[in-house]
Amino acid sequence: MYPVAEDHNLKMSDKPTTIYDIAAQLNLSAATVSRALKNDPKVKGHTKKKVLKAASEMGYQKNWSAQSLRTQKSNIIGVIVPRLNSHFMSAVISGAERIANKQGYHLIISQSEELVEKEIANATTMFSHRVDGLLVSLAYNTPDLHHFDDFFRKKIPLIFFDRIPSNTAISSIKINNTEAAYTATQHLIQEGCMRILHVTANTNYHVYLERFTGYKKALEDHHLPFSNSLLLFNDLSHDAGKIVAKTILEMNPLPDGIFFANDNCATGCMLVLKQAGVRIPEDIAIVGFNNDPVATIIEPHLSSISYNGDAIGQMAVQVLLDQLENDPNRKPFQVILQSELIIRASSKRQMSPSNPVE
Amino acid sequence: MYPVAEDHNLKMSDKPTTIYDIAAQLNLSAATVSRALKNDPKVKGHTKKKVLKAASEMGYQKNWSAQSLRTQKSNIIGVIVPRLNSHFMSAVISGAERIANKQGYHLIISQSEELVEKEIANATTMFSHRVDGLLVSLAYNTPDLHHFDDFFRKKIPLIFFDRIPSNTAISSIKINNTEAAYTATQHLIQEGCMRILHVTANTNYHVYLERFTGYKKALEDHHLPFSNSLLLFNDLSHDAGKIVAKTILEMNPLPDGIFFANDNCATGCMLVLKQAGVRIPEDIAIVGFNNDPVATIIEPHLSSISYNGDAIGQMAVQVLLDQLENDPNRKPFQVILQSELIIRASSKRQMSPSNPVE
DNA sequence: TTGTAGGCGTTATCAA
DNA sequence: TTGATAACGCCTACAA
Repeated sequence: MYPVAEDHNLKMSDKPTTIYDIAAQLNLSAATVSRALKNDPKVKGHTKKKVLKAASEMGYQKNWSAQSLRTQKSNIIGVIVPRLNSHFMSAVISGAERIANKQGYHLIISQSEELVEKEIANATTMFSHRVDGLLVSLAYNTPDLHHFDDFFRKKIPLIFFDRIPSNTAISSIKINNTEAAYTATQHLIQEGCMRILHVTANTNYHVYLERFTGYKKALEDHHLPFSNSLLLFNDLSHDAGKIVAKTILEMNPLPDGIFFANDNCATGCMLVLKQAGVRIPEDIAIVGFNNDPVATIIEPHLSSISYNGDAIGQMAVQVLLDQLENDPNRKPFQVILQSELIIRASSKRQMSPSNPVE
Repeated sequence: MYPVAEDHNLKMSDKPTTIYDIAAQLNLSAATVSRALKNDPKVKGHTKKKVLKAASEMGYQKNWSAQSLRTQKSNIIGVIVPRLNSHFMSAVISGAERIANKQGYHLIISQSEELVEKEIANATTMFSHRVDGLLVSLAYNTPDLHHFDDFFRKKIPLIFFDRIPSNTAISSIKINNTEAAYTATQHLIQEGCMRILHVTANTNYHVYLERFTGYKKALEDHHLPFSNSLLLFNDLSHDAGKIVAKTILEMNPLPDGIFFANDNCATGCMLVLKQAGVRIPEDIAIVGFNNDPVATIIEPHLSSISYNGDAIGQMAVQVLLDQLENDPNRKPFQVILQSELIIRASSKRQMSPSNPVE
């Protein structure tokens, strides 16, 4: 029950209750109240109970700014990402928030919108908010990491994920892009494809470079020729997929397999190819990347590389807090999460009753 | 250029620079430095320049906790949502963050995961972080708003969006669900549908109740009979859509139109209906809600109600900051954003050359 | 135009 | 086991 006014009308202002208010109420010192609230073993059990009771009755809530100022610790984890509105990023943040919250931390989130200047500004603000750690997925053309120097200098845990720098002296979490791309391409080869296109974005993006590398290696290992004419670049949007389809339809000979660096673009392309009478997977087998929800909407359903953004977010916060609380001098490390090729109808040419298409 | 050590080796610790450091460096008082940094007109232009220069050289960054403690203002806006991982929520947050950032504010984000207890805990933490304002989309079964009392009492701007309370004494932003549902249903009627199902979630959710209301009103206005047998309830997931399709296929007579309360469920259902030989839109015309990316992947493309999450997020922060900075005593208000019916092939029966299907 | 001084709420140190 | 006190970094009367 919330106490009525006459219970403790020493103080009727609308200002938040502080430990001093509680102390006054109980004829204790603020120091003792503070200790009781933190469950300090030096406080007598009886006192502790009294304080907790009064705190709850008086609606006490800790002032985080004061605590943060005093302890130099904010209980806030900063997150800087290029954009928030992708399926993947939402999942990462969702997972990260859940774990952080469970451990008493909160997330401050900002978007660089792929602009280095914004990323720099965000890093500065995060620092002046005294975040206890920082999770970063880099903007497209971030040239160096000087804007994170403050964090290195003060040994504030800093972990990159997904869009990571190519510097192994820095902690990062990512998926095995190269291997995943290799698996995807190999799968197409095993389905009988001989002339496999790769549609991707600018390979300045580390992730796309890696996917390309895996694709190329698979071709080599299976003695298929690679040439630049097999590579198509765009921004990997759905509409770009529609456009790239037209380019493909004009090829002679047609490719018999396509490995897309994301699902979004793959589905756009598939719609147009189908309209033009191309049979998928018989004429052209297709594999995407990301396993977005669209993969099981498009017909035929799209084979794709599946990785769990939520798990990446959880892992990122987990290792960050572990480093923060248990191992401040932890050396830089690389975590590589495994992904999985989900085979669906878009690439499965030999169907058997025991192996039905999803 | 970053100054080398000998330039100002008064201070070589790795602790962050404070206004006192700057003051000492320049033989000024901390007060003057503070004022200069805030661009106070009372500071002489020359002094101001000196301070700014020194601040930048010494790598000064404001300590937000200290500022927040002193001014009782955090420059942080809290956001509480049920889940972060929907297309809609990501868009809202993305829009909100952009506008907030532009005005020097940051977002702390937390998920209630549809649990009242977590929502309460989140609200408490937000309050003790002294957020300057709060944006909330309610959990499914939040029974009352007592956990926001602190905010009302301290007149901290509190704005609900999407999942809003049914109390008009409270500020909120939402879309015109009822009207949108009416439009969608009416469209189906105009396409010749006589027996229109409505697939929705538990109508305890305000948004779904409104959509149902609009649907029902459209039937009434067009003298079509309504009965409970036309209503199907599920969790609106993709898989639930597949299941509901089986229920529908067993109906006799079949419906000739379906209005889904989201696209996710609609697409799941469409896949199964098509497999069973139902022609869309000839046998059954379909309209969804949300205009998710999947709407233009499914074949035929799905007619849907489109509304802009990014815009809702922008608007929410805009009005919140406006209230905070310009009009603290603003009365509760309701903003209703317009949505739009996008007509695609899934519901368009009469095709004409001048009006091609998207 | 600048300086002095006190306080925002908490915690850590030292003393009792 | 508890209390007094100072300090975290900043802002703002008030004084100069």
